[in-house]
Amino acid sequence: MKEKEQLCQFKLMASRDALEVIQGKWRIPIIISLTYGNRRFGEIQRDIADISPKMLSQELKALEEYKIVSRRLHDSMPVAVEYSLTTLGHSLHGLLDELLNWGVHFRNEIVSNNNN
Amino acid sequence: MKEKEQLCQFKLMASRDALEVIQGKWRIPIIISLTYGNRRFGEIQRDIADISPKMLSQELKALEEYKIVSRRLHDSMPVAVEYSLTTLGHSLHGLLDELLNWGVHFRNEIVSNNNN
DNA sequence: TATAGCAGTTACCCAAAAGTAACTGCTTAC
DNA sequence: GTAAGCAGTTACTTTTGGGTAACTGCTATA
Repeated sequence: MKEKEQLCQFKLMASRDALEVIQGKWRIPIIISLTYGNRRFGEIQRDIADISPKMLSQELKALEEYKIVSRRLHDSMPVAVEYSLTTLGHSLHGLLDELLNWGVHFRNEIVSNNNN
Repeated sequence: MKEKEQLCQFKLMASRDALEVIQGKWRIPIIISLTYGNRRFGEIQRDIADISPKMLSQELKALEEYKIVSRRLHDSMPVAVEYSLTTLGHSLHGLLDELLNWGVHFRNEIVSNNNN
C-alpha cells in the first residue's frame, strides 16, 4: 500500500501548512472576533478580555502577512484603524465551525464521562 | 446586540477548549497518522519523519489523558504496544478534514498570488 | 489644563515547548 | 556475541511564545 503512505505524507504536509498559520494562543480568537464584522483594535481587545496590546498587535501583523486579515487606516484625526477578514480569512469559516463544534463536543464528553 | 456578544464569548470559550487539546506542533500529525489505522510507536515515528522519540512519547501521553488516543499493551515478548484513536479521537475527523482542505487551499493561494 | 480614549510600541522577563544526545532493558536475527 | 529493532526515558540546552509594565503621540471632552 504505497498509495496510502503517500496520502498520509500529503496530509501531514497540508496540516503543517495550516497549522503554521493558525498556531498559537491568540490567532483563532482574533479571527473569531473578526467574523463578527470589521473591528477596531480596541474592540478586539475588549472581545478577547485577556489579550495584551502587545500580543494583539503582534498577531494581527502576522495574520496580515498571511493575508488572513487586512488593516485599513482611515485618515481621520484621531487615527482610526479598521481590521477585517480577507477572502482568505473568510475561507477559514468551515474550519472554525468544526473547531467550535468539536470544542463543545469535547467539553460535553469530559463532563459526562465521570465514568470511564 | 447583546446576543451577538454572548455568542462571540461562547465561541471564544469553545475554541479554547478545542485548542487546548490540539495545540502544538505534533498532536495533529500524530492523530493523522493514527487515522490510518492502529499503529505501533515506531510506525508513527516513521510516518512523521522528524519527530523525536521524546516528543512522540510525551504527546501520546497527553493525547491519552485527553481520551483521544488509547494505548494497548500486548504482553508478547518483545513488548508490543499498539496505539489507536478512541471514539473521541475519531470525532476529530471533520475538523481534520477541514484543516487539511484549508491547508491545501492556503498553499494554492499563496503560490498563485504573486499578484496582490 | 488634566483626563480618558485611540492605536499601538518598547524593554525586560519568565515559562513552556521543542530539540539533542545518550542511555535503558528486552529479544531476535546474523 | 554483536548488531539491530522494539518502546521508550533521562538529562541538558535552546528557542519561542507569551506576560508585565511603562511609555508614545495624537485628540476630544470635561
